[in-house]
Amino acid sequence: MTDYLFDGLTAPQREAVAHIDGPLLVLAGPGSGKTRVVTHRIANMLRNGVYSSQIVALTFTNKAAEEMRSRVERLNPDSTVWVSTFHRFCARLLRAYSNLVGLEPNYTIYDTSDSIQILKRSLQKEEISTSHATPEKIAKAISWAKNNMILPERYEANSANAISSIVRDVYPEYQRQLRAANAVDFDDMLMLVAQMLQENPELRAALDERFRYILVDEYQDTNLVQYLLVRSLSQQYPNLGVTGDPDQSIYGWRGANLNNILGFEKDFEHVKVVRLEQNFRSTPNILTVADHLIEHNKRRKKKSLFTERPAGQPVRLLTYTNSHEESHAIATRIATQVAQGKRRPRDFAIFYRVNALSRSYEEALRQQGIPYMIVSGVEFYQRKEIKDVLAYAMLINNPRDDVAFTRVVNTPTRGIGKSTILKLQVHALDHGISMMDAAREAGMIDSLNKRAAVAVAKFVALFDRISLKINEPVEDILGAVLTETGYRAQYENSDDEEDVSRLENIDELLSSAREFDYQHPEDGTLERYLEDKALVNETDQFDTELDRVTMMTLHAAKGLEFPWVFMVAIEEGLLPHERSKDSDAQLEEERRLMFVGITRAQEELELSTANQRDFRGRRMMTVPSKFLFELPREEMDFQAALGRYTPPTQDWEDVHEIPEDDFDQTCESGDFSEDVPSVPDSLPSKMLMTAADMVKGPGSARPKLNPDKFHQSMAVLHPTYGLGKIVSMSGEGAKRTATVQFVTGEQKKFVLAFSELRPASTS
DNA sequence: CGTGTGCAAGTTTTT
DNA sequence: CTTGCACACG
Repeated sequence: MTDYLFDGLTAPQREAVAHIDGPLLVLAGPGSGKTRVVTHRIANMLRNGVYSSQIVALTFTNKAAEEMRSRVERLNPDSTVWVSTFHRFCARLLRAYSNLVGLEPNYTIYDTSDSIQILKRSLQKEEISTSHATPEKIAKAISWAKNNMILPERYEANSANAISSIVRDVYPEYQRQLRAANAVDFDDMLMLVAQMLQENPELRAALDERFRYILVDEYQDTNLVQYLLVRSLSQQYPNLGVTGDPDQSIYGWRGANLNNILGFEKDFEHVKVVRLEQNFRSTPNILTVADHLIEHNKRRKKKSLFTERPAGQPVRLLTYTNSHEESHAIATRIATQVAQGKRRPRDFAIFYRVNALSRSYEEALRQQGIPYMIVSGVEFYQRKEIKDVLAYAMLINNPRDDVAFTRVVNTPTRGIGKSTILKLQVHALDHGISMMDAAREAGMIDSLNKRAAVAVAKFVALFDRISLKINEPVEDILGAVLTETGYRAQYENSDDEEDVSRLENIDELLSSAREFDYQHPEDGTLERYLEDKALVNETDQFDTELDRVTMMTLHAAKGLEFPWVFMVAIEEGLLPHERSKDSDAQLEEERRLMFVGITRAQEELELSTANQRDFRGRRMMTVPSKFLFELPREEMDFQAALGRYTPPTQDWEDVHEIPEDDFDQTCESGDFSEDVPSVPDSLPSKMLMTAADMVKGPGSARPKLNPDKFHQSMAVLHPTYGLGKIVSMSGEGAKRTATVQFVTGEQKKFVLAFSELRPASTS
């Protein structure tokens, strides 16, 4: 007998699909068919009598939610299973129970930049000096607190940390201003719902009953608030099914807590654990490389990945003399493959650690005439013209929204300048009213001169006129904004290329509004539309259908797969990133990042480094990443692209012994550790110097002895002999020498002050 | 009040 | 090399 829900599945997959009641932990390695298991499991639950209205599946991204929803619907056409992102799920609950946390149902969702505006205002109001902290850093610290469920009144400053005392002072005011504007930031959405559930046991119990079956995707990326949320909804009905992979946790810096998944079995009784270890994506070569690398992490659950796929090409590690050569070689390689008809542009992806690296690959691809797309963080909805138009809509929906008010009151310019806005703001704060209400009283504000008061009054009249349309289709509302305010007119008669593109973007916004109206004939309220816009991200629209080479950061690559992957610039300071090296927890996260990158590749994987890299307008010598020394040499093909670098042929593991460390400490400290006033950041240049530089000092201007940079059994790199390891050292100061055993078999002695020896990795 | 120029700083960023 | 922001000027 065949059963479409179970056929073609492996034994562990079936086990997970068959599980209905009780907590379930699915440890799903990369490419192990996780989404398939989850969707089939939902189908099996429905088949066994669970009502679809009792199931909610939570994801992090819209893309993941969309993918899961469509696959669930394909299996169960009539299902009404709620598949949603955490934030959207909370947005709805917040809408329904807004009064419990001091909000109106038409509350506004502020994005990061809006939140920072409110924060700046709060800092001003509290007269806090920010000389040693940027608003962004303070915002990060507040976000950290919220993700850890620390309410303003319970926040405690850490004396060793300057930022934390600022946070202690400003966080309550920031929160007051958000509430005054009837607004929330992204973190509030989760925190307020968690708080609501904590403070209202009967509501918690009711929702626990309503959402009897909860599924969470990418559980390794959950933070404390999300953990509390799903836990509190799984008390009477502990049917919580989570999937995730500790080895793919790469959002620790955003508050994700690896303990959630590592401790799941302790949090619930009778947890069913299923390990999906068979990989259906990559060749054994690729998998072995990934496996060897991740073995170096201590904080993980051991998995043994395997595949039945046939062996493919060995994974290659290429070392180029400089970054230009690297990008050029990659572009040429792609061009050749495409020209020979072996591959199409969309088969290739280039992954890098930081966005700033994309340019050189972009240029090289353009030179070769290869179509490419960059999946980047610059979002459509962050563009000025889009934010302006949406701010009008937000203000119509929620007139208390002071950020929107400030944004549009003089856009396009109508004679309401900085000082007028400031006076309105002061008046609003003094009287505990919104800026819009202050504007309505403009005539009575003494500090405003007649001309300003008239201009403000005219704006209020304009606003009221447009507001009448609040219940019309969204496209009409936006259309009215564009014409009545003169916003469109200001760009219309311009030859400026930028203005033309702005108009195009505005048209795109209008057509998205039209689409929304069409999709929501019943519930197409402005409120709903704005919620939609607040919670989407441009990369959600990332189109895999286009026949283009994909370029993105390693973070963006998670969840994707490509036949041929290039991972570039695998160098100390970039991967692992310079700022991730103070703790082992961070270092392990960097390693996971590399693991994620490697496991995206289906057939071909090419890792590369360049001895010299042009970055931020500077040319620097580089050091290959320590991670490269953790890969299985015998399985790989090491090619020094132009003969400068030879592969390691001996065991390097002892070279990079990682000291035992207290992970919990570093793991939980969040963003605070890096905010401690630190020594001047001289590491990058030091790290990138040759031995001669180090002993003499940069530019030889100020002789500086630094023999300590080298030590016994350290991995070093020499331009002619390649990679080696220091077997012994002798002498002092400028005469200090090192005996190096090279992987070529040669042994050489160097006077450090004159040698071109440099560290091959920092340990 | 709007625009231009100088200067400092620059990981990653699901919502 | 970019990019964002603060400040000065017209």
